[in-house]
Amino acid sequence: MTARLESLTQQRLEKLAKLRSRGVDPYPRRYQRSHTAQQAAALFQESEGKGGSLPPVSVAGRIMTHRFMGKAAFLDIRDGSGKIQGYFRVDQIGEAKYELLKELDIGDFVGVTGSLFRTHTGEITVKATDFVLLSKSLLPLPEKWHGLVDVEKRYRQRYLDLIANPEVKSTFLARSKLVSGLRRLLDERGFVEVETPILQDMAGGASARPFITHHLALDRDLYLRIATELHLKRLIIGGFDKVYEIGRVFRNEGIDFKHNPEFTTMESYEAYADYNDVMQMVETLVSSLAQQVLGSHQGKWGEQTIDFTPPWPRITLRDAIKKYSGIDFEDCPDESSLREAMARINLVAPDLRGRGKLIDKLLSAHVEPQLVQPTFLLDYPVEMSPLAKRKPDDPRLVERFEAFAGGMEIANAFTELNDPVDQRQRFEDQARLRKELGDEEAEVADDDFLEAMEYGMPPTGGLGMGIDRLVMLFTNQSSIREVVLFPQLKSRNKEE
RNA sequence: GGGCCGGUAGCUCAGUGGUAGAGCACCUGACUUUUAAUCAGGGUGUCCGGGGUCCGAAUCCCCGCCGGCUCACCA
Repeated sequence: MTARLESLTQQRLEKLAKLRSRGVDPYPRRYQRSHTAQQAAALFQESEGKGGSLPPVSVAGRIMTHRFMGKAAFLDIRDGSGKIQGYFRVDQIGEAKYELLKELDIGDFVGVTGSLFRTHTGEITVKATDFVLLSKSLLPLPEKWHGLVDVEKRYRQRYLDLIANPEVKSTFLARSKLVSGLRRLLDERGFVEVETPILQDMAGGASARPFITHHLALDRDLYLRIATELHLKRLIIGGFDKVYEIGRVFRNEGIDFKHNPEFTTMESYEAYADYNDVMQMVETLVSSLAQQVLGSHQGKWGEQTIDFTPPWPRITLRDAIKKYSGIDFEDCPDESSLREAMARINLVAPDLRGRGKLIDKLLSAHVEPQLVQPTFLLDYPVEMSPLAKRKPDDPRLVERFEAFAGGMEIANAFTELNDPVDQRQRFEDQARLRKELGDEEAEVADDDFLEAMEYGMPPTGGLGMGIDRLVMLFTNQSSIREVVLFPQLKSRNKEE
């Protein structure tokens, strides 16, 4: 801590000692408040028209600003519901109490009792008859006018960000609303919410590198899940016809404005449904959520407006790539011919191996950024989708779609592969990718899952949605760090 | 991981080689309806860290740490 900050804290510690010496407990146990700031204001507004007198109220919160004027003072007090002003006069609370008031600082918590009135300037205010210190603060809050701007500090000390920047709090309230709304919508549709293991023997269900941890008693490495898919499908096999999980998954990849190493997904699986059913569900869910969170089917996205009203346009992956890059990947049946075609449009990816990865590259480079309005891309090459069922008329493609909006992928879904013989073959193909092309993200074979499928799995439509990105879309935030309360940052400690 | 930009008071920022600054916050005093209260006075600092150049470095050079943007990879 710097010398200067220490002296500020020292001042506050001295005030604290002074308060204690006058018999004040700076950290009392509880406070009986009668109203939140918002409730108190509402109470006053309701009674205002009718006349008559109101009983006194007790409110509590953090002192945000104060204006002392000799023998009277105004304090702005903020609680979780909002802000209310307190008015303190020597002749109302007495000399002794008024002296104590002067020992309070911005940042302290207080409880204030008094009657509600409106000041000359029109602000609803508690005229204090008494107050009590609820908690003394020792560190100064960020400045009231400019707030807290330093991005690093905002993320590392999110509590200060929440205190200083009200719009940050509203972003996370929107997130909470979205998640609870999603849960309610799924419950209403008869989906059962479940929880599956985060610590796993092997991390499957997606292409990504996992985090490794170690179990001491078992003396073996375990992986943090990269998806909930394979366990949820086991539950479909076990007889849950509609299941979902909203949960954290972990991927050991780079960190940037779209990626946090831990993020939240919603995956759902519905027996007897296919990807067409799921597509309809996605557009219905997202547009209802927009209605619930934004109060409209439309949302601002930078300079643009995104309209979530269903139905969303549906275009095959092949046509989309053809449209935005000019390349028809059907004309390039193997990796080298596709690589050549891509080189002709100056898209080189020397680090990528395999035709599937190259198609994915075309998608992310040329198509994805164009898809601002909600759009479904369908029918992906089988080599990109080892867990999806093939198209009946074209075994090179699978019944898979991804939903895009705001230039980001927000959902990924398919008719689930339920043919155990084909699934085993696909795992083997993935193992070959891993071995021959060094693709560390290739799907790992999960024999236990295969065995489950061999007992018989009904036709199933599965879905994965990125909750963080949905929140970004709904709150018009361009960085995932703005929708994750405590995003991952490098350690500030210099020790290795 | 690469490139670019940034790190100065508690907060927000100015300061391109010559005595470290402003506003807010804080401290002292005045003020009984203020609200970015006002008025008078007070600057409280590891200029991110470590080296180097120079008579002299917040400023120039090198190395490192942290962050932002961007590219690569991923969702």
